Formats: sequence, C-alpha cells, structure tokens
Amino acid sequence: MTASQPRKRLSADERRMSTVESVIELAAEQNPSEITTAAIATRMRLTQGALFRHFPNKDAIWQAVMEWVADRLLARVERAASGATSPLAALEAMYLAHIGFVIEHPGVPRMMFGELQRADDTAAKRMVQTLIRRYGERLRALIEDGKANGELDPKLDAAAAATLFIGSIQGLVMQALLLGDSKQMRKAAPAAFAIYRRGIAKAC
Amino acid sequence: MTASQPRKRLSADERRMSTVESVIELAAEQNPSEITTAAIATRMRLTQGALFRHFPNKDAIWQAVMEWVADRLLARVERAASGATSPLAALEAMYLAHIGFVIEHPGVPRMMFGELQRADDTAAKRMVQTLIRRYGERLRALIEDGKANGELDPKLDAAAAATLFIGSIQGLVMQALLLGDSKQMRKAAPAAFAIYRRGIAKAC
DNA sequence: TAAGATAGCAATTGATTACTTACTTAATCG
DNA sequence: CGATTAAGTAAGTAATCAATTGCTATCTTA
Repeated sequence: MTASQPRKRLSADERRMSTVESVIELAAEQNPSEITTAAIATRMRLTQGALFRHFPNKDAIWQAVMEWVADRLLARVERAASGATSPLAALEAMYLAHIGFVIEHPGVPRMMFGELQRADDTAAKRMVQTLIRRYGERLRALIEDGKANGELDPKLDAAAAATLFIGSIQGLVMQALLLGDSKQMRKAAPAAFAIYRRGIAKAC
Repeated sequence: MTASQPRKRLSADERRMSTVESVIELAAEQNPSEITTAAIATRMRLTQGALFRHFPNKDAIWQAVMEWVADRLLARVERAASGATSPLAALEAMYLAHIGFVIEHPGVPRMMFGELQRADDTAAKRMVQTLIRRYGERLRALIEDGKANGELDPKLDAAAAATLFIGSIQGLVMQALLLGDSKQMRKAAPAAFAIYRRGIAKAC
C-alpha cells in the first residue's frame, strides 16, 4: 500500500498552483475554515512543512486561493455577459455562468462567506471584498443600462437589485447545502432567475 | 482594575441561559467558528472549566444556542405573519421581522451558515437544518395561499420563491458584512422586498 | 561535470484548544 | 444548625495546529 511512486519534484510555481487546486477541492468536501495545512499537504502528496517553502504562512495560501477565484469567476461571468445581446440577457447569462462555476467548485461560495466574516483584516479577506465590490459595480452598471434601454423598470433601485442578484445565488447555495446536493442548483436556477427577472423588468 | 465584585453564583439553568446570550453576543463581533470556550467564559465572568459543569461538551453549547435561535426566530416571524391581513402582507411582515431579528443579532445568520456547512453531523447542525426546513415549508404554504388568493402569480414556482425569499435576506447579510454595518439592512430591506414582491405578484 | 540553488523530508517547537481533576465555597433544607 | 449538594476555581492534560530547523536529494547552469 501507499506504493508512493517516485515523488515528483515540482517547481515553486507548479506547487503553488497545485496547492490552490487542492484547497478548492477540499473546500468542496468540508468546512473551509477547518482545512488544515496538514490536510492540504496530504492531498498534494507532500509533507506539511514543505508547504512553507512556497508560502510564507497559511494566510498567503488563502490569498492565492481567493486570487484564483476572483480571476476565474470574474472572467467567466464577463465572458458570458459579453455574448449577450441586451443588458437583461447579459444578467441572465451572468447568473447562469455564476451558477455553473459554483456547481464546479461548490466550496467557493462557502470560502468567500467564511473569509468575509473574519474579524481580522487579512489579505484574503480584502481580496473577497474587492471581488464582491467589483461584481456589484458590474451588476449595477448593467442594470442602469437596462433601465436606459427600456428593458428594466425605470424606477428600479439598482443597488437593491444587485444585492438581490447576489443573494439569490446565495439562496441556491444554502438550498444545496441543505439537500447535500450542489448539482440540483442547475435545475433550480432558471426558476429563481425567472422570479428575479419579473421583479426587475419593465412593468407590463 | 478588574474590581471583580463578589462573584455571582447562579443556578445551572441561569448559567445555561447566560451562556447562550454570551455566544450570541460574541458571534456578533467575530467569526462564530473561532469562538472558544475560554472566550465564552471570559464574557460570562467565569473560568473556562466551569462551563463544563453545565454543558457536557462544546457542541452541546452550540446546540443550546441554535435551539434559542430557532425558538425566537420562528416565534417572532410567526407573530408578524399572524397580524397580517393577506398572504402577501404576511410575507412582507415576516421579511421585515426577520430582518429586525438579524439586526438585533447579527451573528445569527453567520452562525447558521457556518453550522450548515459542517462536515460532521452534529446536533447543532441538525437543529439548523430543521429550522430552515420548517421556515421554508411555512413560506411555501403562504405562497400557495397567495396563489389561491389571487395576490400571487398562479404560475409561480413556490419552492423557488421560498428559496429566493431566504436568499434575499442572505444577500442583505452579505452586504452588511461588506459594509461592516448591520443597521443599514433596515433601510435596504424595503427596496429588496419591493423587487421580490414584483417578482411573485400577479401579473398586472 | 562540478557548484550552487532549490524542493522536499523528518522531526520538532511553541501556542492554543477542549476537556478533566482535586479542591473550595456557597446555597439549601431536614 | 449542620450536613449534603451544587457551583466555582486553579491547575493541568492530551491533542492539534501552524511554523521552524537541519539535513538530503535533485535540478540547473556556468
């Protein structure tokens, strides 16, 4: 057992990427705040101490993870929006893209929420804060476009609509946690967005 | 300093209540998952070991806290609903009552979310699961009433609407975390509910 | 190919944590 | 009032965790 094939020797960059992947995987399986450096190392087939050749401390690991999340999530959501033909279509595309990302990486929204409520001011927490702020700004801009465009209710409160957009996703995540099944979000998402769309669309 | 007036000697029941209150207070100030038994004891002006005269272990403390939350939140929300004159009015009253509860106890939604994602199967986690399930059932029943009543869209997906209701609150909580200000939820809530109401109300 | 740089290991450290134990003090009540 | 019970303290324990250290093995390159 533990045949332990000749231990691979990777570059620091490769190890850092591998670390991030391992954390993302572990977060899908357990409470992110309970992920230890030992667990990360085991998943990577590395000793615990070796992790600190590549990161100065644990918070730096979380920072790298949240950078990865911010880059990928924003890129994916932006790409979805750019293919849409109207602000409202872009919102829907973003919504579904976000849900798709969360289904692939179910630990991500939990990690983000967990970081957000840290009492101390860590680099990872700041990364999450700016991610959500940028996301919110993008949503509000799209919503204003939709109002100007005539698709959305001209009296709509853009800030509230952006908060509700994010909250709606958070609601689906909670439902997934409750059912212990992330994949059902794919089916549930359209119905949730349909209600949201009616809430923001121009009165009929 | 620490004049330490003659240490009060309380009954076990009183201590258990005091413990729950202390945890609720601490959760408003810091990450609930980082609350130690030492911190709880200090807040209660008690030694750490004395806590275990009243609870067999830490999980029992969390269980008591979540029982307190379930009782008070459901009662408050139910009372708000019972004073309403229609299903839709009841939903709005529940929404605002829930927000009021969260403003008074900002740590509560964070504690619930944190418990929900625990990997192991603790009593506290089960308590949160049943709380959310009961809450969801109540919402769905009200929504069906509203459909029968003609207030709500007859083609509305009640399950999705219930999820969105909860998610909307979660969105406000995230916004409060981001801004570091729970009280602004009171102002933001009506706008969020207005969008939600348009999403579920009968087409005009 | 020799030398320097770097990735990894095994073992350890100091801090923190939930929980226990031995003893003390205050309340209760026959 | 005196004995019993229950609440509290102070000190300690074992386990766990992030981070360090001294050394080895492997890659890179001059």
